[in-house]
Amino acid sequence: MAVTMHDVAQRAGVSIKTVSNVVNGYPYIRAETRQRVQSAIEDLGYRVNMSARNLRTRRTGLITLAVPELSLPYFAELADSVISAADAAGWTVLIEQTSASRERETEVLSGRRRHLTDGLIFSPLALGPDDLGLFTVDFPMVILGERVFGAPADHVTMNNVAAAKAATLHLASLGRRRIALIGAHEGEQVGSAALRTTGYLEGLAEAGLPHDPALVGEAGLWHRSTGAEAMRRMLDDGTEIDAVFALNDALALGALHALHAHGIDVPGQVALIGFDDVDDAKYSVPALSSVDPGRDQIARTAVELLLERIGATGDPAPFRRVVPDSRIVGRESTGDVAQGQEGRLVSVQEGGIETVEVASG
Amino acid sequence: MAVTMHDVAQRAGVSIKTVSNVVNGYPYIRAETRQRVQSAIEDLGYRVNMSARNLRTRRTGLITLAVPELSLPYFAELADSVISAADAAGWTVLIEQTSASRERETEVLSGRRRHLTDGLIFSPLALGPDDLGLFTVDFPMVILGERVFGAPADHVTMNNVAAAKAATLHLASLGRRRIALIGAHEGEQVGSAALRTTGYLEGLAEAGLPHDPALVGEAGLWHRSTGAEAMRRMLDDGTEIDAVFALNDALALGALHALHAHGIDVPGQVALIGFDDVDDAKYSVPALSSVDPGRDQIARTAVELLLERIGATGDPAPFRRVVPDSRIVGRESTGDVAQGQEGRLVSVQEGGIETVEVASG
DNA sequence: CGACTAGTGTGCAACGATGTAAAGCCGTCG
DNA sequence: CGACGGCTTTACATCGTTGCACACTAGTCG
Repeated sequence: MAVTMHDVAQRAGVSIKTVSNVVNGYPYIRAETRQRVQSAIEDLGYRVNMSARNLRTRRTGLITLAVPELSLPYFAELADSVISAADAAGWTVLIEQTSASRERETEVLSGRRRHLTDGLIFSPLALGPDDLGLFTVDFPMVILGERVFGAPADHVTMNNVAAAKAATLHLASLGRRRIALIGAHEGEQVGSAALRTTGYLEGLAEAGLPHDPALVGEAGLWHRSTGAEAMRRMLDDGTEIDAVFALNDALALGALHALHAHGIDVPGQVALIGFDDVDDAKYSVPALSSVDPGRDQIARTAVELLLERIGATGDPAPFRRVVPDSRIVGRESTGDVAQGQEGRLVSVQEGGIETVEVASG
Repeated sequence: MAVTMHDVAQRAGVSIKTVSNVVNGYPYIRAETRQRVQSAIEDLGYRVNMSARNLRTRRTGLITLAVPELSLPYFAELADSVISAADAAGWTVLIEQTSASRERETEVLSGRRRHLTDGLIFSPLALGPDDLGLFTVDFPMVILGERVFGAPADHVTMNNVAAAKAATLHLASLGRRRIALIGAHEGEQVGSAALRTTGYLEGLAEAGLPHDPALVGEAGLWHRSTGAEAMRRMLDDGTEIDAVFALNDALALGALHALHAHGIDVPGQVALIGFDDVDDAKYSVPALSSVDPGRDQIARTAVELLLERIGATGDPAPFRRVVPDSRIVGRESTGDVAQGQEGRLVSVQEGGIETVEVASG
C-alpha cells in the first residue's frame, strides 16, 4: 500500500541505501543522482516511515510535556511556549495531563507511554520530596516548578520567595497595612504555595507589618472557584483587609469576583496582585497586577536543556538549575496605572544558573 | 542496553513469541507460563518498544489534534477534553499549533509530521472552501468548525446560526433595542464569523429590530485585545448601544474591559453575551452570559468518530456531520441572575446527526 | 608507478516486535 | 483405534529503515 524506499529506489534506478542517503542529506551524492531520487520521491509521494526509522535509530523525535491540566491558563500558555520552542528545533511535543494526581504523575515517570518519546519536561504537582526516588530515571528529563529539588535532572524554576516578597512589598509600598494572602497550603513544606508564603512573610517582616493568621486564606487547588471561595470566607468572617496577594492569577481573578460581589472597590478599598501574569490578567476589570515569572523563558530554557541532554553522548554533564528573571507588572488592580493603560514594570528579581552535581544512579 | 522480549523470553525459559502473546493478552496460555513471563518482565523492568511494534502493526496509537493556539482558552479547553477522551480509549494525543496560518494548516494535512499518527482532528481557521482539494486525504480525519463543509471526512460542528440567533433574541427579550455585534469578518462567506453574523441578523429580523451597520464591529482575530479595540472604536464613535453580542468569549471579555474603561455599567446600561462558555466566563466581573456550544460533547464525538474510522476495515462508512446541542447560559452580564448566583439555562438549540455521502478520492 | 585520498554508490545485517502457520499434546468421539 | 478438535507453544519471515563496511573510480602525491 504505502510507498517505501524500495519503490523509490526502483523508480530512480538506484539502491535503497542511496535513497536513504538522499533523504538524510548525506553529502557525497552526485547532483544528478540526487535529482533523480528527489523526482522519484515527489512522483510517488513518498514519506519516510517514522516507525521504521525510529526503530533503527532509537530516536523518536518526540518529547513529552507533562502538566496538570491544559484548561488552567498558566499551563496552556506554558504548553504553547514549549511547543513553539520545540517546533523551532524540529521536535514534536506530546502532552500528558496528570490532573495533579499522584497516580498519574507516577505513571508519567514509568508508565506505558514513557518510551514513546526521547525525553520529558515534567511539572509535578502531587509528587514531592518524599518521592525523590521516583525521579531517578534513565532518560533525559527537565523538571519544572518547586515540588522537587535535588533530583538527578535539570531543573528550571522560578524565584518564588524573592518574587513573592517583592509583590508583598509592592503592596506595602502603596500604603497597605492589612495584606491578605489567598492560596496557602497549610502545613506544606515544599512547593509554590510554601515558597510564596515564605516570601509573603518575609515581605511583611521587612515592611514592619505584623503577621495575622486571619489574613491567610487556604485554597487547595488554585482555580478561580477556590480563589473566590477563599476570598468570600475571609470577607464573611469580617476580617479587615486593604490588600490581597493571591498566589496565582486564577485565584486572583476568583478573588476579584468575590470582592466585586461584596461591593468592594478594587483598588480603591482593596489592592490586588496575582502571580503568573497570564494573558487574562491584562483584560480583567480592573486589569490585574501580577508577577511575571518569565514563562516564555522557562519554556525555551527547558526545551534547550532537554534537547542538549538528549543529544549528549559523552560523560553526563552536571545537572543545572536555571532560574529566569521574574518581574512585577503593575496594573489597575494596584492602582499603578489608570484605566486603559498598559501595565508597567515595577521591579525585577534576578535569577541565574546554578550547576548541581548529583551522583548518577 | 534496553531490555527486549528476547531477554524476557530467555529468563522465563519460553520463546519470544510467547512473551509477545502474554504482553498482548492472548488467551491460550497456561496460567503458570503467564506467571513466569510476567515475573521475568517485572524483574527485568521490560517495556515494549513502541517503534518496533508500530513498524510491525502499522499503527502508532497516536492521533493529532491541530488547533490554532493553545493559549486561546477555547482551544485549551478543547484540547483538554480531547486528550481526556482519547486517554480513556487508550490513545495518545499529539498537538499541533497552526497559528491559523495557511502555510501551517496546509502542512498539517501533508507535512512531515502527518505520518507520525494514525489520524487527525483538525480545526482549520485559515483554510476555507477554496481549499477543499487539500482535504481529500488518505488518512482518517475529523474536521471541526465551520470553515470547510463537504470535505470527504467526518465533521463535528455546532449550531452556529441557530445559537447566534437565540443569543440575539435573548438580548432582545430583555428589552434591548440597539444590539451591537463584535467580531464580524467583513465580506467573509464562510466560517464562524459569517454564520454567527447570519444568526444575529435573523435574530434582529425576528425581533423586529432594524439592522444598523454602525452596530457591527470588526475583529479579525478573536482575542481579548481585538475585542477591546472593536468595542472602544464603537464607543469612541458615539454609537448608541444597549447590548453587545460578542462572537466569542475572548472578544466579550475584551469588550467588557473597554465598556468598564468607559464607565459603562454592565448589565445596567449595556447587556453583554459571549459565545463558547469558556471557564473564564463564570468568573469575570460581572459573570459573562454565553452560548455553550457543547464543547465537551464535541471533543468526545470527534475522538469517537476518528477512532471508529481508524479501526474500520471494510467499506468506508459514509461521512457524517454531527452537531451537538448548544445552550444559552444566562449570567450577570445579561442580568439573568444576581451577583454570586450560578448561570441558568436560558434556551437549548438542538443539533443532530446527519450522514453525508461523499465520493471517496 | 604504487599508495592514498576524496568522492559515489551498494549489499547486508540489524533494530524489536508481531502475523502466520504449524507442531505438539492432550482428551474424546465415532 | 484413528481422526479430530481444543489448547499451548514455537519457528520463521517480515515490517521499512539506517549503520557499517566495502567496492569502485579518479585524481594526486611522493
